[in-house]
Parts: sequence; structure tokens; C-alpha cells
Amino acid sequence: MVKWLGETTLFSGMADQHLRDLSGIAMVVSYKRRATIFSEGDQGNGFYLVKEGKVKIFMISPDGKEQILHIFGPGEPFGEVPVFAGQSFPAHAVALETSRLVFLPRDDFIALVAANPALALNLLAALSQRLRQFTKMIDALSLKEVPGRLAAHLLFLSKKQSAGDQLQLELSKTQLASLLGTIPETLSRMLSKLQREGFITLEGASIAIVDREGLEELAEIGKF
Amino acid sequence: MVKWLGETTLFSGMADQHLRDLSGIAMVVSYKRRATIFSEGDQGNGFYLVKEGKVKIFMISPDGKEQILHIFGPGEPFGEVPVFAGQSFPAHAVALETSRLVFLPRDDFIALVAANPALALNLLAALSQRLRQFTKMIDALSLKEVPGRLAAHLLFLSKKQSAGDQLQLELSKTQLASLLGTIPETLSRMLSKLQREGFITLEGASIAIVDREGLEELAEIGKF
DNA sequence: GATTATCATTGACTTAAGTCAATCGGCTGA
DNA sequence: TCAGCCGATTGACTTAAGTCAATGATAATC
Repeated sequence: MVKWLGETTLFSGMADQHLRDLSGIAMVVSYKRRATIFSEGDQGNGFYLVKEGKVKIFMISPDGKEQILHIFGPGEPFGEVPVFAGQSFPAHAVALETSRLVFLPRDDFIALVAANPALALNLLAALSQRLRQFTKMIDALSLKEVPGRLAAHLLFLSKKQSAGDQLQLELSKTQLASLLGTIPETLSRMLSKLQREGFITLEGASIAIVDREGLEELAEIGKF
Repeated sequence: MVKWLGETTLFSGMADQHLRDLSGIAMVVSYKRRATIFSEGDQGNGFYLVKEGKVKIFMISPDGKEQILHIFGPGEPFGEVPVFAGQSFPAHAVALETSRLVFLPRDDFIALVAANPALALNLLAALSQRLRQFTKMIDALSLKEVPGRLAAHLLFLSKKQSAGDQLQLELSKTQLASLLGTIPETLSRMLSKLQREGFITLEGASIAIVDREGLEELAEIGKF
């Protein structure tokens, strides 16, 4: 566990003693696929790191439409907001796959932060990074149309997977639609349109980028 | 300056010595109305506190549409993201009024954070709070329609101004539209509609809430 | 291995909100 | 004082994207 903690972004570069302290307060918990980890408004008495599996953070409207904020995988922390501000979670979390999580209880953790400036700086970096992502998401939702958001996401996946012009959608189309702030029907139409107009070729969840420059322009301008 | 710093949320509850240290690295800078403080992509070598005046943080699309992220007034910090993560600003900042700002240079400030856990915890609280706000904004943009966002904003102003059912829009209608992710024409129509349907009465920038329950439901459901 | 669910796709239609254009009023500055 | 601008409002129109519905295609479960 100490070794694993030291390999996460959040705790990288920390002294062994501090990692052992963290390990001392950590608890491993498991959630089955589709299980709720927490809901919006719940008291937050600590936060989580994904050890194995995949977790979805999302909001839901009264009539059931969902907006995904994040998909987190191994090594990534989530649920920190109520640890430091207010107390309730601002969104919902469910396991997308059967997952093992590391839970870090609030009060013990804050004591460690107070005693360890490097940890505090790592946390500040993590939250700042998250703010940057949210800024991009607000920009996309407000100033770009669906094809632009989709193009940006494809370029993001291509970069992340570093497999040249070949990439895999890592989510079901329904989940991807929810991440992009739209619905499956619209996503389906837009993928077809990108293919029809020669930006990509598409078979199932596998996509090949044909016109990277065009996609980049589309992501930038935000519309056809 | 030391006294003023101690009264900001970010530095409240801190020891005098630490406030003096902060004061030692702080510089006061002035910006005229409409002056640019920084632009998206600029290197961030420090962050700011509003001493007097009002600052707008926003993004802009290639064809000139603007989305406001925040309006900050006296005592509020902005521009922290590149201090802790990456290096460039994710958005633009301009002075809405002639303003005096306190600038805190990155490297000196980080040294103080590393030496002062209370400061680190205050910062973590501030960034967490900002994440909570962004979560609400994403929720609003993605899952609520314009009338719902407007209703939520009116209720927010009413609470903030604590003047019963009477409230003032603190921005021009154009700026308010940009904050709500819409355009002035649409905002104008929606304000008329809220009045026509008996939720509010409206004269210029003064609004009286007539049906608070109705507004709350509208803000919750997100649409008529 | 059969039977449900769930997911993806397509077509026809509706609708919220944006665009374009015109008007009015109030400030601002020469 | 007056010309010129910016902000707000309203009307007519367009459009991106959502809704509803039907069909196939998987995939999950007993």
C-alpha cells in the first residue's frame, strides 16, 4: 500500500514516513458495478482514491438527465471538496465497474496535511488542475456546439492513448453523450456526420482520425 | 495592509507574523475600467486579491461570444490556478471598474504556504469552494434552461443582498446574460416572461420577488 | 441457450434559444 | 448643445439539438 500510494500523482515525491502515515489511516473499500459511492448532499467524512476500476462523478436533473463531470480511473482521487469546504458532496459518484477504492478519513487526513507542506502543495496542484478542467468544460458547454465538443474529446483521447490516429472510445456512447452534455441520439448523428464529412472513420468504439487538422479547427471554432 | 489582509476570507485566522510576511511580498497595482489584467494563456507569476473595485473572469469564443465565470469584488482572490498547476491562466481577467488589486508573486507565496499549514488549509478551502461553484455552473448550463438559471440567480442575489424580496441586478443586462450563458435578447425576453407570469416585478435593475416559491421551483426544475 | 434488458441508430417532428434588424432612450464627450 | 454610441427591448426568422417512436443489435441473466 505504501508503495502504491507513492505512485499516485497526489502523493508522489513524498517521504516514506509520510506515506506510511497515510497508509495508516487508509481503508480499502469495494463497490460493485453500478453501486453508489455517495450522492449529492451526503455528508463527506473523507475522500477516495481509485485503486482498481472506474468511477463516474455526475449530476442529475429532476427529470433524469445526467451530466458526467469526471470519469476517474486507477490512481486518481475524488470526493475531496467536502474535506476542505462545506461538508456535503456537490455531485454523485457511482462505480462504473466493480472497483476497489482507498478511503481517507477527513479528520486524520487534515492532521497529516497540516503537518506536511509537500502534501498540501500536491493537493493544491490537484484542485487547481481540476479547476482548469472545469473551466474547459464550461467553455465547451457554453461556447461550443456538440460537434466541436466531440472533436475536442476525440483529440483528447488520441493524445491520451498515443496510438497515432487510431483511438478507442473508452465509454459507451450513452455515457460519452452524458460526458459531452448531450444525448445518445445527437452523439450518434454527429459521429455519422464527422465520418460523412471525412474527418474520421468509425466502426463501433474504434475510430481512426483521417483529417486531424480539420478536427482541430472544429474543436477550436466549436461549430461547422 | 496587514489588517486588511487579515480580514479577507483567504487569510482570516492567521497569526500576525504570517500576515506581516504576506504583506512583505504584496504589491498594490491599479487598473482602469476595462483594462486587461491578464489573458488566457498568459504566464501566471502570481495571483491577485481585489482591494477595491470589481473584476470579471471570462472566456471568449473565436466569434466573440463571452462566458463570464466569476465577478470578484473586494476581499476575493483570483488567478490562483497557475500558481499551483501548470503555469498559464485558463481564462481572461478585466477590470469592470477602476480597481486596486493586491498582487502576490508566485515563488514568494509558495514559500509562505510551505511554511504555514493554516494558510495551506485556507487555500484548499478556497479552491474547493470554487470547485463547488463550478459544479453548480456546469449543472445549470447543461441541465437547466435559461429561465431556471435566471431564477436561481435572482434567488442568489436576494439572499446575498438580504433585503427581503427586493433586489438589484448588480450588472448590466448584457453582462448578466454573459454570466448566465445566454445573450441580452434572450435575457430580456425571459425577464419579461417572469414578470408576465407573476414571479417578479421589474423596473430597470430593481426587481421585487412576488412568488418566491414559484421561483424556487423554477430554479429547481430548470424549466417552465 | 433462450429471454430479457440495454444500447445504438435512424426518421419525423418540436422547441428553446440564437441571429438579424429596427427602434428607443440615455449618456458621453467634442 | 448636439451628434454619436452603447444598452435594452421587441419582432420576425432560423437553427441546433432535444423528444418521441420504431427497429436492430448486443449483451446480460436466469
